[in-house]
Amino acid sequence: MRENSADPRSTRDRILDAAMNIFSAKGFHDTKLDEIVAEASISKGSIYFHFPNKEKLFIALVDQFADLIERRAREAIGQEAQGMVRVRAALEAVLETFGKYRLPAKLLLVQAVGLGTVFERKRMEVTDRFALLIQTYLDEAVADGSIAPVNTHIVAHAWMGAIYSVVIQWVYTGEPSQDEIIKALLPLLLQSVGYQE
Amino acid sequence: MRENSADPRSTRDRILDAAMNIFSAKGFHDTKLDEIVAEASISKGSIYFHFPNKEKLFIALVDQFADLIERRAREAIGQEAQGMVRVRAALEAVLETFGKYRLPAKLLLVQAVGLGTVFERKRMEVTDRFALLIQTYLDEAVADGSIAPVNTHIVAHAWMGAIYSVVIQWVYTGEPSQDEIIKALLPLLLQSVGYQE
DNA sequence: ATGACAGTACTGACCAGTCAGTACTGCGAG
DNA sequence: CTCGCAGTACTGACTGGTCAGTACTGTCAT
Repeated sequence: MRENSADPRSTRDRILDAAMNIFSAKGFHDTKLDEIVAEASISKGSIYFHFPNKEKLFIALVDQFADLIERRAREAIGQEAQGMVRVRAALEAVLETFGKYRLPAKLLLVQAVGLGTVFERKRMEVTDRFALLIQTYLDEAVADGSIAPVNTHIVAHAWMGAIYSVVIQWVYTGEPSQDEIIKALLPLLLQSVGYQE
Repeated sequence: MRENSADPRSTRDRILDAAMNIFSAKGFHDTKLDEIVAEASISKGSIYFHFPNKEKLFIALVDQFADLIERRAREAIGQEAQGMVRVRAALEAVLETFGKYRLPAKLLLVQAVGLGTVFERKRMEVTDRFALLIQTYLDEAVADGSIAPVNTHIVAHAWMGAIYSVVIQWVYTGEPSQDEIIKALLPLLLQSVGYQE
């Protein structure tokens, strides 16, 4: 038997799971590969069989979650006709996804920051991807008259920051609840560009 | 001569300056103390004479700038009578201070994040300090009728995030200009709680 | 001449990454 | 059917570079 433990998941998935747990709790530099090895009940060599190095393992986790968020947002957008309703749906989807995945949220929003030049590119890339998505649909909403003209570039980044900050607060303290967040944050964001439902 | 260079500043200040330059550019872990030694033209022993360790040196920089921001905000608030005008003044002061100090801004908003358990406390402390400040005066504005009741806790964190995010964008790219930021962000924030000037 | 500071050579803990080896599977030739 | 061989997945003891921190010496102001 290659699978000598009771756990039927593939070794690669076990590594990703353990890495997510530990990276999200302790950050990149404070996480030792040996801790992941222990948590996943695999060997150190296994990590290097599946991933080229520690950095790529971390980035794999970031990418995986960034992709999920973007997919959810696009799905939500696709189900609405146009204008500000789409923006609203996307925001809801993003907040729900963050709420559902607390550890990946912390990994993306906290642990992926301040890791030096190598990771900074990655983070900028992800941030810009999201900001551009928001901006696109804000522009659409401006064009079709749902909202008055604004600097959509700044609005996009401001919204992202607002969402990040509230989600981070929730990640650390568990407060405010997901429900309260959506109830308070959504109107706040929409109202900031003068949209009334 | 103890001061063997032409630089008349005290050794401690030279260390802090050099540390700010390098920490803000490369992050905590990618900065070697020997680099700071070279940049500041001092000796390694000097660092340990003035600071107990690398971590405390970093935190000294963070504290120094967080104190400055808070001082500026409080000064601005002190010069206004009451209500939403105070909040507006504080926001302007904070944005101006960030704009004036690009490196410390990057240090506080980027490099101080994701450094593992030790620094997380510090970051939470600073974040909460700012959020509470905003919240206090938002509550005041609600009480005196300047704005309608809102969840001021969430608003405070959302605002902080919005400011952080836009400032970070500016730190990296230089865009949008300080002027554009204040012109676009300030109305956005104020409008988000239904305040019209 | 002494103590408050500056300067430097060194140490050793740490940990990412390596690699020789093991275990098992599948396959094709005789 | 079975033996030799190749490929894949994994193991874990070991290594070597790095760098925060230290032990020590030097020097100048008073």
